[in-house]
Amino acid sequence: MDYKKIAEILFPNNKLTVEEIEKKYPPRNLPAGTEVTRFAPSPTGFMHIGGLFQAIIDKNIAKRSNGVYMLRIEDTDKKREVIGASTIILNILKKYGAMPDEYEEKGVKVVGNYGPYFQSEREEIYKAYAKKLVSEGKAFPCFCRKTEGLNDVKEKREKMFALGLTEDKDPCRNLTEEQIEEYVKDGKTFAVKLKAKGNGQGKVKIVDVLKGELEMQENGEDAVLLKSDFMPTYAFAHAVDDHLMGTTTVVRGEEWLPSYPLHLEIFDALEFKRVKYVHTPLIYKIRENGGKTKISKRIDDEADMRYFSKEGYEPEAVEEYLINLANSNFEIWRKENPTAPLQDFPFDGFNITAITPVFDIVKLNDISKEMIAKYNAEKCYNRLLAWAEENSLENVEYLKKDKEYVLKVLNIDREKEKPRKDIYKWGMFFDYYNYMFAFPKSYQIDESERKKFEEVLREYKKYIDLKDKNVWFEKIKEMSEKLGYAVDNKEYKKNPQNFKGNVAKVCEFIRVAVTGQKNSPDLYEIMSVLGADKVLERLSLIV
RNA sequence: GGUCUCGUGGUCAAGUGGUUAAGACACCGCCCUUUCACGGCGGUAUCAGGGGUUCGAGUCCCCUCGAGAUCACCA
Repeated sequence: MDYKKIAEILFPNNKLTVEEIEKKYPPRNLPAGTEVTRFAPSPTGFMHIGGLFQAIIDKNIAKRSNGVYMLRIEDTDKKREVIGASTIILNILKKYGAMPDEYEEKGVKVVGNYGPYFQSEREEIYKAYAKKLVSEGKAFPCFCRKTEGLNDVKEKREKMFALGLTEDKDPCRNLTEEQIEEYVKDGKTFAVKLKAKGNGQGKVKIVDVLKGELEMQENGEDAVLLKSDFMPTYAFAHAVDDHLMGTTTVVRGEEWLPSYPLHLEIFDALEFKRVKYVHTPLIYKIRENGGKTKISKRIDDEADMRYFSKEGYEPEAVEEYLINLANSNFEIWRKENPTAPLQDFPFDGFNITAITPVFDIVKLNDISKEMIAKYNAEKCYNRLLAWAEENSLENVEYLKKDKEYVLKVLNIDREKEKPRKDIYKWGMFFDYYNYMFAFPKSYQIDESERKKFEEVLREYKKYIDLKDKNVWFEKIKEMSEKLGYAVDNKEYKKNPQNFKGNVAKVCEFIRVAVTGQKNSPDLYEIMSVLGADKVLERLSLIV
């Protein structure tokens, strides 16, 4: 067999040779121990939270060694590609603290010397390496009908399961030179497949940074390297690109672990230096039946990063949550460094739990609450406005016009030693403070207390005084006493039958009248922000 | 079905042969308090099961069970 000749028949018009390419992308000249990582999503229209999880790990591994972290868009499947998706990805990375050092914005700019960073623009590169493998007899053309879509796959799988096959040798590997020449002349399209060395029975040793050394079954499949449209498969592109781009550590989801032996075989066939692998756990969710499954965009809103933007979560809170999921000692650090920036945490991308974590939005909410509680009103306002603008909400205009008032509302129970921790996302602001912007729609009052309620309100109209908190409260006490409510709580507890209730009850009535609710932040602050006129107006609505 | 990975409270988890098995979230109780919160203190609750090895096992070995991943010209 003249493999060189076959390579020429298959790829007569290659624009680049492997030698030229290697010259163009020399090894990175970095000190030993410097890590080069990459995040390599496919642009399918949304950014998965698990993807961000990996990107954050990528970023931090690179950062800790003063290395490089790249974004490479794996757009080799034209059917699945969504236009504009790569922009979404980049924006999300920027927003959530995982901005790459090297990346490309199509038609705008390329940052870094190892591009193009879109795989679809690297076609000539893959072709050159495919040709090389064919010329060395390590790969061959396959003219078979392609398996396409999930139904095809299922059929094929069922056959395999039934037969218990471990190897999948393609009949085309035995084609003669003459046959290949004839097929090509006839205009038949072909894929390039790897000539698998093993039969799938032998064992290979692999190393995953997180799991350590593992033994797996060797590859036994003549895997497709170049599809019939000359686009590379994931495995082939992974080898070629990570070699050329100088990647030292590949961070990818655990779902790739089973194909590790294939990737190794491709690296070896290409005579590339092997890279390190961090297979990150997938993020799970608990289902109603108690089971766990991968968080998925179909059923889980939170799988899509756009959810967090829509709801108005603080990006840093999401980032902090994901870091916490990866390095659980984060919490201890955070406790010791409550105000330190997130970047200061010594995140260890090589020491991530191997156990599949469950996404817990309650925990995220808690982190977010703590974070927002530390903001001052001005910062809250800016974030709130940014969120409203980002989502093109109707109330953007209102927020701008009435900034002073919104600031006052945001400042309720804030900027003090023990601020409230009620708000964990901006999407809940107008809902939570609805009574600051409109009359209460209903009142949380027990009908049995209706008379007492009205009596208090009628009387309180004469006592409204918001000069300062002490005066305000003295007036309430004065009125309470007059109406037969206990001012001294201890006394009330001793002999409740002697009173209509205590001051707390009076406050509750006023609170309900003003806000409609039994719970709210500090009543005096709320009333002050509203102003005496509006308070009176609200009381008059009832009595 | 084959191969592989993973099993510590409801969730995230410390733990590497000797611990009263940390901590955080959630939940419950008490205290503080003019309400609601915040905060403080305390509480319920975990080593999947069974065998070994050992003076001693969450930790090492074996088996069972459970959960998950994967087996495309998708990534």
